[in-house]
Amino acid sequence: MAFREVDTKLSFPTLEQEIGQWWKQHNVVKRTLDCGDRSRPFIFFEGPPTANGRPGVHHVESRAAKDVVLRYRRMRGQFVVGARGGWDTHGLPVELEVEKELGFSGKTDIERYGIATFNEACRRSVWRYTDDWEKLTERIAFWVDLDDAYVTYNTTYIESLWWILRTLWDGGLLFRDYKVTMHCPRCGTSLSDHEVSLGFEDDVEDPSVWIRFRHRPSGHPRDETLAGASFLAWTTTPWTLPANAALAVKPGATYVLAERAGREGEAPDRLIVAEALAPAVLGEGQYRVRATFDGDALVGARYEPLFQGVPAPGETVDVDQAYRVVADDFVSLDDGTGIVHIAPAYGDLEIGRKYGLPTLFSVDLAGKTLPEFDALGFGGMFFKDADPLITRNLKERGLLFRSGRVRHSYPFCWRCKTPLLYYAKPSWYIRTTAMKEQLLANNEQIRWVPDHIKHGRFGNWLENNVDWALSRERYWGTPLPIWVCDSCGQTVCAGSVAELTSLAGRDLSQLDLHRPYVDEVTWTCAGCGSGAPGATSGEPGTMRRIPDVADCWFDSGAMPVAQWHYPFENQDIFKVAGQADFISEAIDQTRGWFYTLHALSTLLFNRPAFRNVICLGHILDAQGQKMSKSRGNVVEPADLLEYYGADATRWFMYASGPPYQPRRFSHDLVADVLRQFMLTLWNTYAFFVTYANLDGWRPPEGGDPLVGAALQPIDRWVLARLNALVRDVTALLDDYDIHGPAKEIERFVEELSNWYVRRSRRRFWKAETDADKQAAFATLSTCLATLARLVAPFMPHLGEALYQNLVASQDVTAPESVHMAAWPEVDQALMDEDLLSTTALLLETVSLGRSARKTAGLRIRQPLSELLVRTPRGAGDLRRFEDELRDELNVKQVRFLDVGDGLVVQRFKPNLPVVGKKYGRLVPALRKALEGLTGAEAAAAAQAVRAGQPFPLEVDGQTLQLEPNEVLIEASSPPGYAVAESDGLLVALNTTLTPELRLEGQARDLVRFIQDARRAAGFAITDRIDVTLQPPAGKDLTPVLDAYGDYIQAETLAKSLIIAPPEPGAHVAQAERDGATVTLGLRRAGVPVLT
RNA sequence: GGGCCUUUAGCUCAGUCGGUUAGAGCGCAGUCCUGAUAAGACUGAGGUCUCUGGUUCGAAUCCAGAAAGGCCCA
Repeated sequence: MAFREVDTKLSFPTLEQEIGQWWKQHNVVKRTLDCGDRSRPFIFFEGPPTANGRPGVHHVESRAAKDVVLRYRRMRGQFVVGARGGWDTHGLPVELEVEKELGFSGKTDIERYGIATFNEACRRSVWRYTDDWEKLTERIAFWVDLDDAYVTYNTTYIESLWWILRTLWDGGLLFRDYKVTMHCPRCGTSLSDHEVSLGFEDDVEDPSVWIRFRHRPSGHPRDETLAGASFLAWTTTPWTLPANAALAVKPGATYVLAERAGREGEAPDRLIVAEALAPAVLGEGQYRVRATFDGDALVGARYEPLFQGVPAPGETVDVDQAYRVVADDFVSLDDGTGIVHIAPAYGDLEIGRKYGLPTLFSVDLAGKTLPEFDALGFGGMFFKDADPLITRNLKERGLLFRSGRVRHSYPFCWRCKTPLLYYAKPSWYIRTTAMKEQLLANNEQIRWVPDHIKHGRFGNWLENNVDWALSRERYWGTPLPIWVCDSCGQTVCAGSVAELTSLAGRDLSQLDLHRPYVDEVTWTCAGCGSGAPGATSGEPGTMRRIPDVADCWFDSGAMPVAQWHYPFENQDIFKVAGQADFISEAIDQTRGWFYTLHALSTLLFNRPAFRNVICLGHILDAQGQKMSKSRGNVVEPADLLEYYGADATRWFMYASGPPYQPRRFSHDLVADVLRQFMLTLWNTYAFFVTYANLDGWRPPEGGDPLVGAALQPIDRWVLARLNALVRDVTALLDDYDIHGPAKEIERFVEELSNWYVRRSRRRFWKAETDADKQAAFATLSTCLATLARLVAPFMPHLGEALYQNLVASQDVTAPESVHMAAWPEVDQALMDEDLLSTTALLLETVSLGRSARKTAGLRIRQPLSELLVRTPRGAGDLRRFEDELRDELNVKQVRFLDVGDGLVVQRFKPNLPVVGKKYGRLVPALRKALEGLTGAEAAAAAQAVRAGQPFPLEVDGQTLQLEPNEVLIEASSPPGYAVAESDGLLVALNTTLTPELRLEGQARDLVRFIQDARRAAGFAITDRIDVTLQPPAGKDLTPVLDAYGDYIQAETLAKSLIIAPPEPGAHVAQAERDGATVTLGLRRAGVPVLT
């Protein structure tokens, strides 16, 4: 059966649609996903995208990266586990989207609307763009099972999350503590970072107050010096002062005890400030330094509290830990006094935790100052309104050093414009810090591509690990399965629906685990009330769920467990597939999904979640700007797929530059890929099919066409090259490099097309059927059939198109699709490193030869008498390619120069890598001495080197014995030659033109002129013609025709060739050479003249 | 403010262990070849290798600092 004809004007998107149809008809996707040896599984985790946004170019990037690895592994015979879709469905983005649609502006609106209906809207909203996602996934041929996708809101998924939380709970890794959030007192809710950034306003006026914190003796070593002094601190939020818990200084910085004259009748003012800031704060020359301290020396010193801070309701705090000085690097000496007022509840929680400070409050969640301050005259006020009253109170007590106003930027609620406050709210945490060493150790087992992420961005993140703040005061998310007794405070964590059923005493197997339904599950506390051991009062309390849901990163990080509903189901699958061989996402996931996967896997199983990860850079626009809707520079994936197709877009992702770095992207760049690489491959393929069909060639039934083939050197070269390609691409893909293989394939295709095919064309179209032609077909067919499989993981459509036509249509025993075929194996018998390097040298020689011709102004069609070549020492032997050199460079003879050849002049150079280490600073002098070698000295030196002997050389007053490997000898060309040289390879052309050579050149010019004219006249390739030539004035063409007339006629299928003006009705063409014009007349032979 | 990455031709990017003349593709200019023909090849022009300092006989490459851009975090 002949090959299907190949259309060279084909549109790739159309081809891809056809291939896609064919896959569908033959159920190829499902069958391929089912391929592979189940005893050699390859485990993949799909990072779930948020389905309520539309897919962008970056999704094409990550899916291309994933797909190429999975296809490769399947072709290597592995069975891929986890090639399924996954959807991240919970979280604030979903809620915000729904709020926007419903016109809501905060949590109160949601609660009024009803959590049940709201969550129902969220559940629907998630699937809004599912169609876009599924279309894109199918169109780019990212082959995963979408029907079997995991969904994070499913009951089974959530139940697994509960199991994880219960496991952490049992291990003491789940705990409750404060968390500072940006809080809107009017909306009564925390704002996300994104929301906060929407509401920053510049140039907000706030109070600016400097406060004295009076030193209090406490047995501190510096008490005596500090007696009667005050620490001076600065703040723009007086309302936080009642919540003060400590003062912070900078370790290593210098502080002074300054004395300033008091007002009349008052004692001098003794103040502690940073030395560097003293002039600015106290006034230049207005104070005298009484003592200086290092910041560390102040640590532990105590001071009188300004007010009594209020602990959270029901909480007791250790006030002994408060009102002291701590030292921390975060303290800045850029502004303020170098002493920082610390209020853990309102922004300094990390510091508070680090130094064991109590969390004290001054303002409640509604933004009102606490009633405890009523007596002081500022209780129950909006916090901003309390500022002046607090300041006045301090002034009256002599604690205000100075006050003023300042303009700075401050965050406001983007919805209601209320000023926000930092507020420490009770939150649930996962104690990741308890496992920090294991997190680091497990990271060592992971292969990161690129590797700098491992100890860079990711490693540093782990080094600075903080506990994972898990809870969110929201609605659409995984409810935390924690119930608290409203009487005795006892807590329970439910690890499954069954457990909850037994706790609640009713069947909950059909329960929607989301809010509000789960909130309705309550039961009587068994730990208090009468009847319970140790019960104190009569009535037992009720167990109620805490209102929080989980951070949605917890959902996705738990997917290795939850996607299988482990441990409730699929224990056998999880045993195999609980740890991924491979994942890939963009770099922003280092602190997102990569981290949550790693953290949960370490906490639960003390092992890394994934062994290999490809970390992709972002796709930028053509100007290097991030793509965003607001900039309007977003490239729509659908457009790319329509114009250039999936394969061109995918190839761009692999080949255009390292995918591990941010890359610029535009339509033009994808178009380049298509033209430069895909069309070259396609043209080569089309060439093969055209001539194979013309010739009736086809591969032997079920056999290897190369068996018994009479391979020429060039065949052996391209086959060696192909095998080296298979070897290299395989090794690189095994190392999770997806860029290197693409570049290697591009290089091979270029050489296949522009050397192998170009050099071998005549072998394909010659009429006789001989062993040489068979070998050429066998070779090219092998290359293309192998390429079909090599490119298949990268370009699934193109690979399939080649494979179907070249392999499947010829061999009924071949796997039906390339994606079920086996990856090519290296055939050691075809490897030939020597041939590869020699051919590389040949290509370079040809290129230099063309360069020399260009320099001398001698076009290729003009034959030359002689080519001289000098190869670098140790390079392969070019002599076997003499024919190729003669032919490519159109010369009569090739001579290979050697050092010592009488024709050439020697040039000496130091062999720097060798000589540099040995002679060091002598090198410049040595170089000079070597360049100065001439005449007999040079000849003797060259002689010695050739004989492998050292030779003496006087350098800088001393005589060195230079070893042969310490110098490089180069031969320059003799005069009268056109020369080109590169990397020790020298090519020289004899530029002397004899009359014979000129005649031959003219003949070849004439052939070309006539061929051009033939085509211009629209004659068929096989038409025979009559030709007239009219020479320019004073030029005689007779000698050319006498010598080469037969040759010209044979090449141009000319029945006659005479010197005459064009006949009437003939096709006339003019050709110019060296300023003279020849007029050609062409007619189809035997066609009557039309007059 | 911290961490990581990037900076080489007009554009997109290579550049191995520090070594002799820093490369490719695109674009531009020119030429050639052509029975793959709306393809193909070659050549040329185009470089302060971001800057400053250091190490070295020798730095695009190693070290330190600075600048610009990007990402993540605060």
